Amino acid sequence: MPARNPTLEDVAQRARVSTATVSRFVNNAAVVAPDTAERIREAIAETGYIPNMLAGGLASSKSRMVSVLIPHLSDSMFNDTIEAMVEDLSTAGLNVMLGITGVSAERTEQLIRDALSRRVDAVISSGPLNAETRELVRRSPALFIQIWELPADPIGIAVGFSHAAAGRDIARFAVSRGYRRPHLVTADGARAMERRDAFLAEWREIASGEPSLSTVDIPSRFGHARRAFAEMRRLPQMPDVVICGSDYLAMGLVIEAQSAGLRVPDDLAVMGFGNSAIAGEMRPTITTVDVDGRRIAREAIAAITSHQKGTLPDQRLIDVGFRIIARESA
Amino acid sequence: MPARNPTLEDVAQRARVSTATVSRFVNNAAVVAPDTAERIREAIAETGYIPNMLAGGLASSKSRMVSVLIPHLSDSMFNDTIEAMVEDLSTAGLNVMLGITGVSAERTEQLIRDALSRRVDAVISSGPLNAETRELVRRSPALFIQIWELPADPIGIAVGFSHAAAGRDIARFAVSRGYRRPHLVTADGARAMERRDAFLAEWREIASGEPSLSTVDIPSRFGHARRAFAEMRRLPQMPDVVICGSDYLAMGLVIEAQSAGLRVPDDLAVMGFGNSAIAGEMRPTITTVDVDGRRIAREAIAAITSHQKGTLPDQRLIDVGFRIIARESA
DNA sequence: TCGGGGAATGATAGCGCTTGCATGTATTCC
DNA sequence: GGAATACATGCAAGCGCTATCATTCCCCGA
Repeated sequence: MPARNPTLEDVAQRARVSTATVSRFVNNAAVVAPDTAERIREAIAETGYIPNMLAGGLASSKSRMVSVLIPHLSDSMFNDTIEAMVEDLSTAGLNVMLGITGVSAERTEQLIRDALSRRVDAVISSGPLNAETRELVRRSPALFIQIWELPADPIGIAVGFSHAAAGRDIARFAVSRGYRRPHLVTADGARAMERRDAFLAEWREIASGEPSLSTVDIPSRFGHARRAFAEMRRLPQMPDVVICGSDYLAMGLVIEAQSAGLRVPDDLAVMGFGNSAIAGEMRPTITTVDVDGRRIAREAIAAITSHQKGTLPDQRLIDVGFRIIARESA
Repeated sequence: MPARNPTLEDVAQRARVSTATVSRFVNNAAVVAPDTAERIREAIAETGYIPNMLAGGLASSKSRMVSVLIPHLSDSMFNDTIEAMVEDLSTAGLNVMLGITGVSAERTEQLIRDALSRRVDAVISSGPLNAETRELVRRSPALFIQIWELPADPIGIAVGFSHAAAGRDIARFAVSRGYRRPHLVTADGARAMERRDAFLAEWREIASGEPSLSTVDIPSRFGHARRAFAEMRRLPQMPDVVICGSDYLAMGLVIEAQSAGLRVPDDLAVMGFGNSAIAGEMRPTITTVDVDGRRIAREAIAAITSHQKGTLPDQRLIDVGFRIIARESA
């Protein structure tokens, strides 16, 4: 065996067929005759051939790779979605190029450039894009998929839900539960703000008293709870429910409250967002808003698949909805 | 402008140089004359050229991509390491192909094949490999980096620490703190087992009484705490310290204990592992073992960089050590 | 018996880039 | 002042694959 990596050519010679046939076999075994297929299979095994997808991608101008861009990894409410996404993509024969954007527009642009320069089939992203980057993406043949939100005018398609509707429903829920003095702990990001604003608008509509607010850095996480709780304590009157931007934050608030001697939910109710696994496992279990991350992943992948076949997905906005899950904490 | 993507050729014509020079500029702007560089820069901006790394990778047989393989994403103690890894790699101009292996050897093999077929420069992995996959990797020119452990005979190089030493030190720490009846909650994985066995051996050496044990599924996480705690309660005598396989698990146990009316650490002490961000933010703060995830990331990347220059890293085993961080919970 | 049609395969021209070698031009040294 | 040296650039041969088109071979119906 030659020192270099075996190529299609090596396999072809060994199987006494042309490289074209081996290529066909590799990409769709069904199109070659059974006995030829068998010879090729053997030749591949004997040579230890591993396809070179750089060459394949160059020739076919499709890379079977998709770029997934997320703001953060740690304690993020995306984790479940991302895990599902990566697994499902992998199952669909697509490899994942992961990028962590943070809150930086430059980093995002760089990551998108990287993705495009690898000729990814699609970019799945969950953060905001600046004008220049939008243009970059629009020009490219890659399918752009925004997840976790439903912008009015998506670049490619969007799979998510209405954060405004979520904010509104949370307000209604809080009212229906009899809470009177909500406190919102909001992450400093566009989507969280949208939920907050919708909450406030609805609250003013159907209840009285102005909710109090805290803002925490993005990503909203466990550790921010301490400061938010301290802020609440300094309020003239203690809130009776705190609405958090994520389940991790909610968990943190439960812990802070308990450690200050408050009972949850009797003295202070807590709501989370995202229905991360921990929300159901905490004591008390945390009332939260469930978003079907696996469905988002599935829809995104379905869109990619149909895009590859040339048939554009029929809807550009896919609303997966959300669901308030009432548990013990509120 | 042509409808198709602009190529090196387009840029070259526009800048009145050869494609070779443009290529040089793109890869290392310093090697072309300043005024030529300027012309090329303009031409790139005007055409909106985006390099095709599939072609580049094919020609140069280096892809500037590395595969990162991890078992899980959610609540994982790897999260911080992975986040650091992805960010640092990205900064170093390397893109990340992410694979989630779960506990499946087939999936791992498939992901490694995928990685090799894209001719990644390196594979960073933190799980076990079966014999066939090891062979696959060994043959390939990609650098293989095992992280979070130090196997006796690494395939490529390994960056991690001795789990046996960690287990031993944890035992010593527990003894020094005066605990007498430890309970171990161990994840069902090789590394956790190694720590456990070393703990047991050391405990038998320097203390008396046999520690009690629970095993939880991999990955060890928050939700497993409930069952582990229930098991402890059924013990003839309640342990005075519980040693957990991860900080998430430890957090879960603190919550379970508190919700059962026990005080931590007075009635039950709790130790975690990994020093995830939450460990320091929990109430009580959690005593744990710190592993410098960022350093693991840095060392791995340094190894890749030097491997690319042809100089193999001088040590195949890089021990980043660990450190017990005594906080409130134990 | 012969032609038509389909299935399986082969030949080959790129895909867009990198890189060793050749060439040309400016700089340096004695 | 001429040779030696360094520097900037061009030329062109691939890198390993895919996809188009052409070819061969068989089977089948008229």
